[in-house]
Amino acid sequence: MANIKDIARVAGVSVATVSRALSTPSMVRPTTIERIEAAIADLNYQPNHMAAGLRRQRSDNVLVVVPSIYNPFTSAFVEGIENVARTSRMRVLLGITEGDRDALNTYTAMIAGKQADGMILLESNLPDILINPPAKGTLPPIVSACEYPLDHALPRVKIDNHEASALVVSHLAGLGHRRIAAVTGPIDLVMSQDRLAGYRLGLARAGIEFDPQLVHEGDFTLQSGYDAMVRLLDAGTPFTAVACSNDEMALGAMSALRARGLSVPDDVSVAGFDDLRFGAYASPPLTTVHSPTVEIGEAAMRLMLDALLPADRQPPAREVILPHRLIVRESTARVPARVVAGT
Amino acid sequence: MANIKDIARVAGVSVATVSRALSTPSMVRPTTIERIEAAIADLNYQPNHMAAGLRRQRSDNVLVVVPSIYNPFTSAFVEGIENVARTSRMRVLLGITEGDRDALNTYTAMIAGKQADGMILLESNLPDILINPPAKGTLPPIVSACEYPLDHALPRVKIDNHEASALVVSHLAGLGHRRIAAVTGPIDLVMSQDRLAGYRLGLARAGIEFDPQLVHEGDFTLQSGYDAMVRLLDAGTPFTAVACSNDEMALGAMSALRARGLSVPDDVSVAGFDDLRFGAYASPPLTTVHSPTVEIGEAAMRLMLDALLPADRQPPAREVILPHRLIVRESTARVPARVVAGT
DNA sequence: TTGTAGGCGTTATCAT
DNA sequence: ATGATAACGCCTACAA
Repeated sequence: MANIKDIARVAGVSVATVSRALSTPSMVRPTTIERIEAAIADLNYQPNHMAAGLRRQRSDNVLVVVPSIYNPFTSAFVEGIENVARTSRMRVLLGITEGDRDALNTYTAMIAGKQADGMILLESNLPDILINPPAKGTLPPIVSACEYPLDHALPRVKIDNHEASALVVSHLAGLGHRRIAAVTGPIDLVMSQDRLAGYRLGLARAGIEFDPQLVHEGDFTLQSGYDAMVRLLDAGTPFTAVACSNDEMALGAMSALRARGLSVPDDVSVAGFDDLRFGAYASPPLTTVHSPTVEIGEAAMRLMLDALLPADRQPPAREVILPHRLIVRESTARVPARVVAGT
Repeated sequence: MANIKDIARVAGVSVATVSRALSTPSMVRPTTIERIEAAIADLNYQPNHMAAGLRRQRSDNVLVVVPSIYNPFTSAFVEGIENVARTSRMRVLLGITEGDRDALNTYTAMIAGKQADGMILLESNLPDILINPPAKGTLPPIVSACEYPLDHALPRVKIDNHEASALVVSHLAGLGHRRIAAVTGPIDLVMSQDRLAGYRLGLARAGIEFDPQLVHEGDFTLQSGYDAMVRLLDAGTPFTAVACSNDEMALGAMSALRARGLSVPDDVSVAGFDDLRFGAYASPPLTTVHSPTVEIGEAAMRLMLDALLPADRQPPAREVILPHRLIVRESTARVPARVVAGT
């Protein structure tokens, strides 16, 4: 493979000039640039990124760390990140943890090792370096998305989970529902807590008393939504609607309802959260809150670009909150005359 | 950040010894290793990956190029790749093309630029370097998945789309269906052609004549499945079952059927392809062909690791074909007495 | 506007 | 088992 020296020789200039022609063309005479470009085309030259990176102390890689990418929410998020990375000569390195803390720490170490310049986290766990920040030394650039550490001032992007959840419950209450169940995410996640709190807020606003019997915990998967609905039905506490903390669980819950011979929304209204495309094509189409997931990824990447700016030109770490909106489809309807009591 | 020289100084050895302690510990006396490790812990040393890469001419990155990652099929595939990359000290660099050929060529150039050691393609387009291979010079390591170029001997992994599609049609025919429609993927894709050919094969095996009126093209999205079903219904040609070339389109088709007040499977049987999790929780649960998508990703990454081996120890490029299986759920049933004729 | 040269942090070859 | 040292390919003062 040709290198910059070969180009210099063929174009009859010095390596410095070639380098400048490539990175600061304004500093090089146009005719010289032409000669250099001819040589580059001739020798099929491609700058060695590692050599440049070593010199500049920059890898131009962002590490995106997620528990798993095999679900539509995460992949929409990553798509957003890639969208803006691409326009900034940055690349995304994928890091999957499967929830493993060690893996997360290994990924964090990649920043010190110059494999990546910074890290975007869609994770509930925090790397050790944030939990026990080293006395001296600076922290690596980290942006957190959706799930955020309560006591760290990381740049972060999310939606207003609290109000969004309340919005769903208000919609249900507006339809006449009073017995509204909830299927939450893993309750140790701040995001799940926020959505649960929003559910309670919505209840309160409608003057409905909170009944702990009506809330069941899931883990954001289809199956967990199915299981939660089965538990809800078996418990026998009457309810006419259920607000699920994401669309996957809502779809799982609808599946369980169907398996029990119950109709959505005639017997039970079901609402989700996130607005996955699959929800729109479900039978019946799912009422949900639209979460601008791709945009969340884009915003996260922009925050990362900010964090990567030279220290003097760097804006302060900030929190971006993107707008949500309720999407009413056919899985929610007016409260039925008779009430489902399970089994 | 400390470097190998600092470690050498603190541990009282040469840089060469430190380097060996890290990469070939067997060549270093245990007591020396201890001293070195102490120094590493002391100074919080992290080897600079770019420097090592520059020297070894290896980035340890695989570039995974996909049209978009925002769909369950692709993300399952990428998850598989990451699974095995992680256990081989390799990282996956994500490249999204949105179907753009230029983007694809830009990604390919990254290999020459040492940003990645090779490329795994889940793409219908081929990079120019494969279409017009340079007379001299070797081709970069490329593995292709699912969609493959007919006239190139790239290492590749796929399933037997032909037989798998035929299997679905046989299942439908076994249920008594004779008027079986098809919703295909973009017909310029080899994979779509294979699945369509399999559909015809299944028809032939059941002694059913092929009717071009019953095949409609989609683009693998939910909406395109919906639209294809609408066209099918509006065309008025009677049919009692439809075999869709992927689950997304099948789900979209079911949604259209529902919108027209038709029941699945009472009026029309619907079958998909891929076995997305969402299919299992649809109403009704979707009959489909299981495609081992995560495993396809894993196999692709293993082929890549082979291709990255030193030339002398390199196995010949091969094609891996993974097994599929039919999954019968509730969206297919015996042919109804009356036949749906559309509108 | 262009050239010279030092150094980024490793690995690997060749000695010892 | 260990040490000295020359690359790897580029960028960027500094000089001209």
